[in-house]
Amino acid sequence: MNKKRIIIFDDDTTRRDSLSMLLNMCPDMECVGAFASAADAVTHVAQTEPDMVLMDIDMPRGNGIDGTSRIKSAYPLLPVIMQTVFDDNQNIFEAIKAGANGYLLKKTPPDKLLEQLREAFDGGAPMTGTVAIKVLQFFREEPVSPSYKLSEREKDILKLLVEGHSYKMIAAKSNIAYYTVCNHIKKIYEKLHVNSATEAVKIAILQRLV
Amino acid sequence: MNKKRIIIFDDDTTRRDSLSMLLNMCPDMECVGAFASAADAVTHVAQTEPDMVLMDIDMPRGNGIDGTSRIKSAYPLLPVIMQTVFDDNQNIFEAIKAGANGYLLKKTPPDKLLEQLREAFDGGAPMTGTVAIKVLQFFREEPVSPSYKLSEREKDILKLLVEGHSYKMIAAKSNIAYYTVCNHIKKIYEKLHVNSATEAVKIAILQRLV
DNA sequence: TATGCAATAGCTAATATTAGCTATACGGGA
DNA sequence: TCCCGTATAGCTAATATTAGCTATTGCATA
Repeated sequence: MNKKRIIIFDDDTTRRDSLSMLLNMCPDMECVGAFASAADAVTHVAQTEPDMVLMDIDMPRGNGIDGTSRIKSAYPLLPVIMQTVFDDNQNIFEAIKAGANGYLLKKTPPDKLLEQLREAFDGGAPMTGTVAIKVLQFFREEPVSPSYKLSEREKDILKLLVEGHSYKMIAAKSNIAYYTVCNHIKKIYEKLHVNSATEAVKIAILQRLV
Repeated sequence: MNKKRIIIFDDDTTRRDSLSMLLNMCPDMECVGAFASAADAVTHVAQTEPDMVLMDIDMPRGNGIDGTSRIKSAYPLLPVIMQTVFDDNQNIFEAIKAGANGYLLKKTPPDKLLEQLREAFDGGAPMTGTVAIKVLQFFREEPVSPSYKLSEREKDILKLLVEGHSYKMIAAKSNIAYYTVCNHIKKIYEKLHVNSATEAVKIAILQRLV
């Protein structure tokens, strides 16, 4: 297999050099470019034709998030791994939204870093543990949304509705009469201030009621 | 430092034994319990006082998701790592919602597994690469999810449907005949492989088609 | 104990949705 | 040029949903 071509964006000269050396020491990778700014990121990518981009997030000019966005617009399939000293939520989610394939902290030791890059080549999404934690937490956030005070039964029924079941199917699955399903759903609509199944499903999903 | 106490829930006897042996071979870990069902998960945790739980997700009785929920209600800080053969979205998000701290595939090789467990002890969130990918995709504006090849018009109509409009309202808003709306929606259902508005809305939202 | 709420069950009538067709017009590609 | 796909429009028949009611049971609690 050919060596994987990697380019680096980092404003710190020392770090740029060490990363480049580290990569070139690996039999399966090579650094084909190292730049101090992401301002001309797309041009650099076009010229160097890399298999992966290692992008510093905290650069004074041509910041890493923007650079990543632009690269991803032009080359959606090219993996971009972000590196940063900060693992605050803002940075992480900005990076993810910009399309980054992974998010590593700069303190990641060299051996780990290489391992993570290889994982990214295999289609994985390398993430520093603390980053993964934050990402997971995001999913667990209790929705700050208004509490609709649905009863347990109503939540059950709503869940089945969201899953695409008809009233009849819900009745069968819940072992209650069709008419009872109607009544539960009427109550649900009332509490959710909607009057159709589609609206209820929309609210249920977006506000994580199910 | 004391050995980390780990308990296992897995319905497969062979796997339970090998995991337990693997853990006991490590100088820094020990398996202090291995159970075939998560039905009495909380009781088992109370009795064995583990530092971590390794939970199989696909167990016939006392399923892993429920077990995890119950454990997390009783012991919110106890790390629970899910293991499964499947990395489908449903499983992953269910597990995360249940409060799992990590999500590993069963095909993870032993050395990697131990490494990931240690990461979890350090407060990280071990995730198999493909799982991390799916989690990240969830955040992105445009996920690379299966393309249903909806035409622009169909996307418009679907959007209006998701917003809770009836066929009539969609017709009015789009300045086309009611019958045309019917036909677009028929096409959409065909492409999305569903046959009701609720299912279409669910897919549209979860896969960010709108 | 009286009250209220959740869950159950039922009915009817008005609408809405879904599936099955046919059919025309327009544009792009083989 | 002919064919295909998209957008448009139409019809019918079968189902499903929604809104309007009433009513019983059981449980919690004021």
